[in-house]
Amino acid sequence: MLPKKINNSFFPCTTKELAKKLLGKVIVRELNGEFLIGRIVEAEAYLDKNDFASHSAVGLTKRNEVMFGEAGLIYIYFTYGMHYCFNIVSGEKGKGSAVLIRAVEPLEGIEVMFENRKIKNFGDLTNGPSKFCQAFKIEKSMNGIDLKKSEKIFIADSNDYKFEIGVSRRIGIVKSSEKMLRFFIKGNKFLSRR
DNA sequence: TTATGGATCTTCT
DNA sequence: GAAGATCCATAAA
Repeated sequence: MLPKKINNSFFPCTTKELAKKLLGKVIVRELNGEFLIGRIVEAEAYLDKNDFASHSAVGLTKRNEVMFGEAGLIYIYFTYGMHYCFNIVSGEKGKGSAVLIRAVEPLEGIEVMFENRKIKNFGDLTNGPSKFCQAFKIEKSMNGIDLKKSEKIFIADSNDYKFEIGVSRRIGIVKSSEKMLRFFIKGNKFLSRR
């Protein structure tokens, strides 16, 4: 059975709040009639232009313009020559803040994920921002899609899933790396790091 | 188990 | 022309 799409009132809140609220929720992606479902276990908050690690810190450009849109949009960016990362725009319109989905726990469509990833190890399926994108076949063409309206990809509630939230500094960046803006589900196997 | 190097491309300077 | 919110195979310890 398909999880129920989350209410649109979920998105308007601060970036930090959204990052925490996203933990434990599931992300649903329809691909060729099959559903890929994963539980969000790790997310990072990227704030407005005062957060130097955020893409929006350099101001509005063609690349990051989606970040300055309304909450609930998908911002896909490309990095290191070969990797996509999936963000959900948050906060007020024009701020340029977003939540980066760093890791999910695979729930359904696992065979498709293996095909997309071309690896053997279950534990490596989605435990990193770019691994998750590969597994879910998230591509640049999805940049700017509205999670609130799309039926192809959306966030859904997950019933009675109990967990503890952990907080740490963000990963893989140099600027402002001391900020405690990474949120994760304690003890989950699919975290990119412990 | 940790360390290292290669892959590979968009955006802005 | 350089930097970048990375991943993975392979090598060393």
